[in-house]
Amino acid sequence: MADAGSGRAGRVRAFEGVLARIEERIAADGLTVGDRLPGERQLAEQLQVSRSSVREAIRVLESLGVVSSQVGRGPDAGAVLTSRPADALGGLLRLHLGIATLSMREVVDARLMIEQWSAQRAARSGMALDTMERALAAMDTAAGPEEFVEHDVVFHSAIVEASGNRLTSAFTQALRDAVRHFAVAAVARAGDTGDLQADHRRIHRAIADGDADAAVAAIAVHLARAYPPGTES
Amino acid sequence: MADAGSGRAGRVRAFEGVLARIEERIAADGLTVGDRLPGERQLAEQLQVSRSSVREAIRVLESLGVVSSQVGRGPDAGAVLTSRPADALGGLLRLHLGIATLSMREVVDARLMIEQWSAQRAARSGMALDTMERALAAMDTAAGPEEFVEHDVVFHSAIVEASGNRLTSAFTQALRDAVRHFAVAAVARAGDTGDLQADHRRIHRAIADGDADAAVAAIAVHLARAYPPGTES
DNA sequence: ATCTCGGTATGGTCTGACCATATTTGGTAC
DNA sequence: GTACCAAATATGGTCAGACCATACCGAGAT
Repeated sequence: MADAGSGRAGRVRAFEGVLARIEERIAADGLTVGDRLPGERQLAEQLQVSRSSVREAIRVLESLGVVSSQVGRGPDAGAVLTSRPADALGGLLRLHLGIATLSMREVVDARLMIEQWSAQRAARSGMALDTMERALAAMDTAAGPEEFVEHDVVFHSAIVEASGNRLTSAFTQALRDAVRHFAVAAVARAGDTGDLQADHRRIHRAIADGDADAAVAAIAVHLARAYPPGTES
Repeated sequence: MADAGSGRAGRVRAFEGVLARIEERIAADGLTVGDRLPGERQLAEQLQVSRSSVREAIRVLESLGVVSSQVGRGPDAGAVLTSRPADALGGLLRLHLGIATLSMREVVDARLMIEQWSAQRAARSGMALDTMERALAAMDTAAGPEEFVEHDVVFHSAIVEASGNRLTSAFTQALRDAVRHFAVAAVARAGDTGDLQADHRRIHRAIADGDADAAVAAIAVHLARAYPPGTES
């Protein structure tokens, strides 16, 4: 894509041309979520490439979370523009963790950055408090590590979503997806979730009080406890 | 991918199965950057699917920045594991900006978060100062907006890279890619880059002095100037 | 030792076929 | 007229097989 218009020597593969054309069309026609792309056969004819190349391009768009394919017939069938950046980010992070180009520490560090930033804002806006309270109660009565972590994600996500920034929200969700396995294992290993819940209540209290500094500090303590240094693969 | 192992009713497409198997193999064999995947024909036979399905899976991996395909023959040919998260993130952000599910403000906000975070750390470590100085000098003598922005990216990237977190670095690079067009346009419109350079020097001074608070404030001022509210599409 | 040229493995592309799914359409029974 | 059921159809999903361009590999000639 970045090569499409530049003067690089590299030959542009057919599916890359298709990608560029689709992106152009999205911009030119102002397509947005819910709009449909032409069918694969039709696109192939329009762009003078094979259906295979069109399919590869659509597969890329799907993997980046901007298109969703539906089989069958009717208004909802075909390639529809969607917006699932978190799914795409999640897969991306998971794969890069898998080939060891990203370390656990970097991922947790990024989480710390986003959550502290969001908590500062949440402390000023006072939003998300009731969602946090519900998640706290649900964690108290959670049956096992999986269920605990599920509500834990809701708790932390609420803080980030209060900032109203879909990019950081998506990023957080992706980070949580990528480390969900470790989180469940850590909770199961610890057995007692009392410390974690105490952290959560401290965070909630700080945001409710509008004390941004205390919220930042509480989150640092919490993440250090949940992912102690040395927590790897 | 997320559906691969769950009990969802949705049928798993062939290429999704291929993706899952490749991911398993990466984890099981501990494959990392530089290692090669089997050829498309060989993979197709091993996994009992058509070559088209294998190709779609590899296309996805390529779009997520974990694989790079080389034609020809020899040790470097075929699908090689790589690590280009920034490229993948860049395309992802650009597309989502295109379909209007992310706003300019959210992107700039995220940049502000990362750069402030990084600057705090840089102020403590004192790294990246010489790279920043070289970029400052290069911006002074830049011929046009494009060249100015090029060195501007180097300047800001140096701050983030000083944190040593490849995830935030990749994210920053992706954000810069996504907004490069706007940045060039803004510089061209302003004409005079004196204010921007003054901001840059304030940021550099604060980091050199180890004054984290001043660095955070200087970055806030700079980004507010470079992307004033109302800067949209 | 070096050069040359054919062999070969690789990804890239195309064609054409068939399948599965889901809607649309039209006919039929009531 | 209404309700229901079956055929037509448009869509993505998959496959098989072919051919091309590329780039290394290696045998032979010099």
